[in-house]
Amino acid sequence: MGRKLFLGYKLRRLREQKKLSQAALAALLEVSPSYLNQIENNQRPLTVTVLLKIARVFDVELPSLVEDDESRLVADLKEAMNDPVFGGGGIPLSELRNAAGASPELAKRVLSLYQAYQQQSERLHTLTENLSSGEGEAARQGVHFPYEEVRDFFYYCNNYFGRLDEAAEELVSREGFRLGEMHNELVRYLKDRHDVRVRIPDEPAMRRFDASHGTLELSAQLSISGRAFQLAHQVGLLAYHGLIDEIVGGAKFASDDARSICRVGLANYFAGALVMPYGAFAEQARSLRHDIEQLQSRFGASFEQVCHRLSTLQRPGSRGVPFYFVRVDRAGNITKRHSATRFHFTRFGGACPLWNVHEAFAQPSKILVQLARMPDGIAYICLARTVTKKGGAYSRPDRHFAVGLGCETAYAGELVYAGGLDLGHEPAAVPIGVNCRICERDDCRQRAFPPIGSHITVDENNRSFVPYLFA
DNA sequence: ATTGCGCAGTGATGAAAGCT
DNA sequence: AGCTTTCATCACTGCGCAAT
Repeated sequence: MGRKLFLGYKLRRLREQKKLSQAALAALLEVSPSYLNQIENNQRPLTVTVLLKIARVFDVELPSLVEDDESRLVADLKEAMNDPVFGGGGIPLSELRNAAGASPELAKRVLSLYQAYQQQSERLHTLTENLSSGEGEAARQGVHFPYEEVRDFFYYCNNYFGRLDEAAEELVSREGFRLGEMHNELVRYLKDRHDVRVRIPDEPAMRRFDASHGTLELSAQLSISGRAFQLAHQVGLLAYHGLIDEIVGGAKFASDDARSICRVGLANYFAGALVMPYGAFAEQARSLRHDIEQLQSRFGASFEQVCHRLSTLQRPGSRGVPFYFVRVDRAGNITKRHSATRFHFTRFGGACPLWNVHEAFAQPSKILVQLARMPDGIAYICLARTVTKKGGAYSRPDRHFAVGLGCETAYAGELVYAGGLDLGHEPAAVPIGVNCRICERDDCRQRAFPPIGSHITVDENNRSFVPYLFA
């Protein structure tokens, strides 16, 4: 019980803050310099008498001296040690505490080693992905593909571009746009302010802008929300190209391809920000408890747009719930992804077949709710639903996607979808090493499809609970 | 039950070596 | 020269254990 206190590093920081030498502080504390030195190097524990003297000399509260730092270290260690790479099975908390207390420096180094490992494997996965995508030569030379590069940039920005959000909000209030009526508002705005007329020819092109004639053609197949989004996109390009170029310029892309892909991405971001302005949207999302369908009707946006927007609410100071967002096609390919969470998307292959984004195709248009626990031990509440892109002709069949949205169960209380889920009673832990073909745990290497249901547990509400999805 | 002894662990120190 | 680190050492305490 009587854990020994090793606060050497903390003491050293305190001392250096006060610009005292060891000798000087030793005199103040009435101990020998060598003893103090050993304490600072964690070769000697802090005794109560010395601790009291320190508290007196530095005029700090005892609790603040003893706590804080170490508990964070312990928490980080715990998280890291849960990674299967460490051989599975957590280390008892008491042992972690001992380790962090006795040799915080070692603990920190283990953590930074782990961090480096994560980065490396991330890079390796990217590389593997590139190699298998048939453009091996470039990848082998370490050349990033434009799309990858842009995606990394968005990831690096946490998928949040405050300046675009602010610009969009400012435009909405300046023009007095009525939310939920953005289609009509933007048609009017484009005509009044930019002398651009909107036409709807029956052509496959989603959006075509002709600057010389001042016309914007939109596909007849687009829904109203889709049109509003394309209009907003065009507004971004017309009215805020300077701002967009500035952001693109700041990203230091290697190629023009990457720059133009990024420009499109930013214009899309702006479109989302214009149709669903940050402040109003975040507020509504909270008060409607993230009811996607209600948000859709308030803002006249599609299911996918709302989900995507929800994953971008990371404004410092007024962050929303951190969501991941994915879109997959029927073959299981991830066609869009973003994560404001610690959620790790698999980099290669399909995702775990047990994930409800795949199940969604079997129950079109129905919102599926699932609790899933990742190999890192974090549990997520996962929503999934199919969305359809109209083709509008026999030669252009509809395309179906499944959209997935989710967050850690810690936030589940803020979601209507958690109703009925007894989060306090998650189904008991499921054995490690289920034979998922994706997770690649040591005892789970078989690539065959797992017998669906064999390692799935179901809670009282008949909602499936998937133990491990993918690494 | 008490006493004495050896021993290991702990808190602390001083001398000397190592750094800048 | 002053500060920091290492190392050997010491006093003290508590514990196990055998002798009394």
